[in-house]
Amino acid sequence: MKRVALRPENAHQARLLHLLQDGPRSRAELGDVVELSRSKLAVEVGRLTELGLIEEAGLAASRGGRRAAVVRLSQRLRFAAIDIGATSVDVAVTGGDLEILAHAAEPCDVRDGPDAVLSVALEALGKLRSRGIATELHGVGVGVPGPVSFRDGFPVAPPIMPGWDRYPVRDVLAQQLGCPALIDNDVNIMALGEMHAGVAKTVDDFLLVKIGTGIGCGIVVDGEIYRGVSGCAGDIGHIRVNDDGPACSCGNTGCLEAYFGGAALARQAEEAARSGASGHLAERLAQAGRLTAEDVGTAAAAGDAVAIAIIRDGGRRVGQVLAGLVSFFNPGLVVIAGGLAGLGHVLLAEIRSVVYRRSLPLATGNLPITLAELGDTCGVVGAAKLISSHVFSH
Amino acid sequence: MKRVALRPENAHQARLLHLLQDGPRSRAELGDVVELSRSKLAVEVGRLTELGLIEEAGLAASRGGRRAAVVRLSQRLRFAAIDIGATSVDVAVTGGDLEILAHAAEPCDVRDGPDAVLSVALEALGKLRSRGIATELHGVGVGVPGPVSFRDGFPVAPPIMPGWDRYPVRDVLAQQLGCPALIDNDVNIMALGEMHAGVAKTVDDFLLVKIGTGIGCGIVVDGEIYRGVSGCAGDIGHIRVNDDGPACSCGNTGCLEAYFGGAALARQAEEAARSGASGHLAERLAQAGRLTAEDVGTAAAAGDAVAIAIIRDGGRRVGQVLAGLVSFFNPGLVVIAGGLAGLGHVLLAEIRSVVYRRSLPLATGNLPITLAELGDTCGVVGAAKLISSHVFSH
DNA sequence: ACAGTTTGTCCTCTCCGTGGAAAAAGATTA
DNA sequence: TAATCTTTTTCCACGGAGAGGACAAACTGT
Repeated sequence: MKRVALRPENAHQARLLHLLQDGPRSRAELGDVVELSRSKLAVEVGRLTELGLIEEAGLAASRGGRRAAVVRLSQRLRFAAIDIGATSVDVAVTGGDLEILAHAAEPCDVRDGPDAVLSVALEALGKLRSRGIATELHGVGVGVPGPVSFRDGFPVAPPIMPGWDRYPVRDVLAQQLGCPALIDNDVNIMALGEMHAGVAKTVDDFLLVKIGTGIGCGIVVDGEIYRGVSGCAGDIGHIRVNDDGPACSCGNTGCLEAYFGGAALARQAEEAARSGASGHLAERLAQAGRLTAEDVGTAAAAGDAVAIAIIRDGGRRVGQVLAGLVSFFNPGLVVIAGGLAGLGHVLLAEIRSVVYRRSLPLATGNLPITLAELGDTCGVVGAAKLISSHVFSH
Repeated sequence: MKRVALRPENAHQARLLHLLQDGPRSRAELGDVVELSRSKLAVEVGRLTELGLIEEAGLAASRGGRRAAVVRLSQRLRFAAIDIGATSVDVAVTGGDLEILAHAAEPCDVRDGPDAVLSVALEALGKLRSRGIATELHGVGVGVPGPVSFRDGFPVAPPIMPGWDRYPVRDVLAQQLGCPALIDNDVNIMALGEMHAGVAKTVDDFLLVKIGTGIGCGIVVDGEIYRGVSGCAGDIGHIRVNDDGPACSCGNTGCLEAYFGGAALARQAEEAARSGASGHLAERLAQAGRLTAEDVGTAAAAGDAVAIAIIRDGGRRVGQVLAGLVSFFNPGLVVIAGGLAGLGHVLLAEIRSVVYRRSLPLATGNLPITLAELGDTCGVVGAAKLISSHVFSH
């Protein structure tokens, strides 16, 4: 069996691969889209076939003449995606078009360190592959919940990932799996996911705000992830909301995360439960011994007024920060993502209300603020997109 | 006299022109920098000479062999730059290398509307040109103090420019002067200026914050101005600093401009003068009948404690907003520019202190915050850069 | 069966760039 | 002053790549 070559040879081939990622096409259709002569196109398609990156896929229906020969990405192409969260690892295997072929989520604490977490991920990936789905991998994309030096391929001073600082995740995985690897921040990964298959398909400049254990923001400029000079752009969790706000783990006071991070929500919920303000939460506290952000979500979904008020208050804080960022960045779309997606509508309404009121009218004039479309799979799709873009480029 | 053609014919020529903008070079030197064969390079240089865009400039000193023939941008190339401020218009004529050949500043109220202001600018420009400096113009760049739709070439809903909304500045000037024209926001223009000849020469991602009548921010991503989807990116004057702050002209409360804009400074100064807190300011008020932001500046420069306190307080507010933006954008440099440049050190110290304390350590680790290097000429150099980049591109 | 359409392949012609060779112009040394 | 070495520039021939036309293949509809 011929080994699939790693890379296209030139920019034309890269362009063709990206086009074919959106589905099979006939040579004639490709010729309509790409500004290449028929002969040149035939040559490049031939080369890509020779490289094993694309293959024939039968004949299309006739449009009144000779039936077109359809080409598609090689069905043997396989990308792996690893989305490392605070308390779990999502692993997936996709084909060349990033369609998910297999998916698994393993509970796993990121604080156990890179060795433990990566071996859980590799084992899960091994199980998926052993189903005969992927004999060979052509790339692996990784997302981690903290700042990353994209250039160097490792996390840098990640607050919730002790032991990961400068651990060469990219190179270790590339060596272990014998294929190209890339690592990026989890919000950037999600932004890529929504750009490839979600709400951001047609937008070039947008923000994706993820609200979870921490609060982060993916920045897309001209269709590309913007990472900043140190790779920590979008780290908005510690932007000041108020001087006289609660103390934050970062040492300052009044940070956004001190109002609406996972820990802050849990604290507010426990207070509400103890003071007797919320029956739902008190009951849950009695059951579980302690409360988490998720409990606030379920209570709110069940209609608990206090939980809804907590979320609404948090949404207002996020909205305040976001209003400033919208004025500054003037995006074409804002996507809200993260664990609280289920009760998104309360949150969304509050965020919208603040942003539309406090941002520059010119910036909000035609600014949709929506929830993420992709659910659990957003991260892994984005991770696959990250590495596929790299492999499919020259 | 042969007319200088408008544009290079291909990307190679554009590249050569941009290289020559930094000074004359011999063909051999160009060959070392550009990845072109000697023959190809000779052809392109020949074409550019034929087009009248470049010309021979004698022989370089020998380096042990035949003396190299130096080429430079045509000495007949002329760009015009118009920097429209709130109360004055700066006009300049530059050569192809953006060196300023003539410069004039005319007092002029932007509120008089586009017809009045543009005729002042055109008249001033005419005077400069009549000195025999510029028989022919190859482009004109314009900066205005308000949001601009760069694509359409006109201001959009500019708050301090009544009558300018959607007035087709670009097309009117292009027609009047018979050359290509471009219009952009004044902060973007200044960012271009500092990038071409100031502190930002070696930085690809940075912010330029201008503090003047309004407060605005130029955003540079990967060496290019980022304008946002509506062209109003960087409009940070109305970002919320505090909920219970002073009322702002925009209708909200606690905006940055309500603390530290031109009007806010004047108001605080008059209060200080009336209450007798500041002798300097009271004296000035008695003289002039009213106070402006500039008076605060001169008082502070003279050592007036109240004025310094006002500036320090404003610097803190700017720092608070900037701290958030630094965490979000993770720039490689922050440049502070604007009318208060003279007393920059107090302001700068305050801004630095807040940003370094409140932003993400990873983002501030290697982040210089400096004053703009270019003074009065920053705007016009940037405007010239804007149009020259356009004319020199394909 | 034949005309019209669409698709794919082949072939030739032209253009462009590479790289070598030679020429030009000057420095250095005998 | 002549000869040799360096550096720069021009000239030229060869090779490769792409554009576009011609033709063949495959299919529809009359």
